[in-house]
Amino acid sequence: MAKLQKSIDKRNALVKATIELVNNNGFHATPMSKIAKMAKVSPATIYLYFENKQDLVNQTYIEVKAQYTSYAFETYNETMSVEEGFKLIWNRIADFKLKECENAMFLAQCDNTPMIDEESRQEGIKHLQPLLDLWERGRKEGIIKPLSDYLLYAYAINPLSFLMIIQKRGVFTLDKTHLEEAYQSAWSSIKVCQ
Amino acid sequence: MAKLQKSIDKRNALVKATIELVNNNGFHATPMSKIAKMAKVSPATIYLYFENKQDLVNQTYIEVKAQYTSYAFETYNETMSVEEGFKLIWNRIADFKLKECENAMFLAQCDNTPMIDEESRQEGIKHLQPLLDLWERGRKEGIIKPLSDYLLYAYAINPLSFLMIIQKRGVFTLDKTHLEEAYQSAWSSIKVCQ
DNA sequence: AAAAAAAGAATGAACGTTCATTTTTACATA
DNA sequence: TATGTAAAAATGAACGTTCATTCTTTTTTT
Repeated sequence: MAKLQKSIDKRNALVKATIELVNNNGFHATPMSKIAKMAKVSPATIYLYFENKQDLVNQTYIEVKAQYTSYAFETYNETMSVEEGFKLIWNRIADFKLKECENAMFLAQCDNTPMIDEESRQEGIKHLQPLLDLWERGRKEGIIKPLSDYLLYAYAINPLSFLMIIQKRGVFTLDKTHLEEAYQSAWSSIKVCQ
Repeated sequence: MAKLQKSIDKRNALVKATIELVNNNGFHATPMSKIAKMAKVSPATIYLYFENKQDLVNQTYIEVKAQYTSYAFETYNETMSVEEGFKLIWNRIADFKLKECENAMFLAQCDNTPMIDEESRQEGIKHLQPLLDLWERGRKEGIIKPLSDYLLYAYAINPLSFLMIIQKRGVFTLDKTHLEEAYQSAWSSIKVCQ
């Protein structure tokens, strides 16, 4: 039970500092010493909570990914119609990416670089199951195009990542109108026409 | 004229090695010494062609981006209809991402991390102008939805990046059928209905 | 007062870059 | 064509710094 006694606050501070620093500098350009400093902790203390730097970033990734999907599906349930369900999930994801912008950026970076272990990556993918189930149902009902899960994901959900990154760079800003339009694009791209 | 005498082959080898190593290990985990070794050159030689490591990766980014867009627009001309033009460009981009998979991966990593200077990023964006012009024309003709350029890009073109990355991970493989379906999704998401 | 947690300082390896030197190239002269 | 030479290009080794991790000691908790 030793581990339970350790302050969970310190662990959280470390994870938070990791996200912020990796967002701004990238994984290998954020020294453990800086993470420690931002979390107001000694570098040596990090090693009480994590095996090493790789473990720290892996765990952070899995944690943020879990947070992301749990937020996405929180208000969804399987009795909804496919269209309703998709709209709800899509909007929750958009919400998350706007409100938890730092977390979303971190996930995008992890997903596009070799900084995460293959094992942790697989772990992160599992959480998407409810969405895959919804699509399966949609295809059976003839509402969603009979495409592979990844194609659906690429056209319906993933563009949001790109928009958030562009937004972060200050090239343009997303507002409510954009989001409604983006949702319409997403839905057009995966629904069966007519 | 001194610079012109330097072997262009060495420079190319350095750029190529950078792409491969950064793809596999990330920017900060690829030492100059390894880049030099892969390019069959002394570490010191790199500094005859590039100011420093940052300059090397910036120049590599701009070069690959230019290559990408030049390939994308090579066979396009403004006398084509909007729908034809879009289909052509979309397919050229898909081609590039399949054939020049390493290069495409490298761009995705650059675009999702802080590893590239802001200035070089801006430089890279400029090359997309022909696509923006096509969309402008499409909007005027009432064929393309009246959305912002980045929204159009996010739903029409960017999903391809995601698909290539998933493909690279071995989670699924893209074939000709997928590409045709993906194109249909892309077009559905940006064309005016009816 | 024993055990757990935390700290700062220390360690050794790895890195980007530079330095001193050697090798190659370009070209003028014979 | 052959030879000499100065500049350019290329090199391997070395330098100083930074970093992840560990070690020893101190502080906190039970």
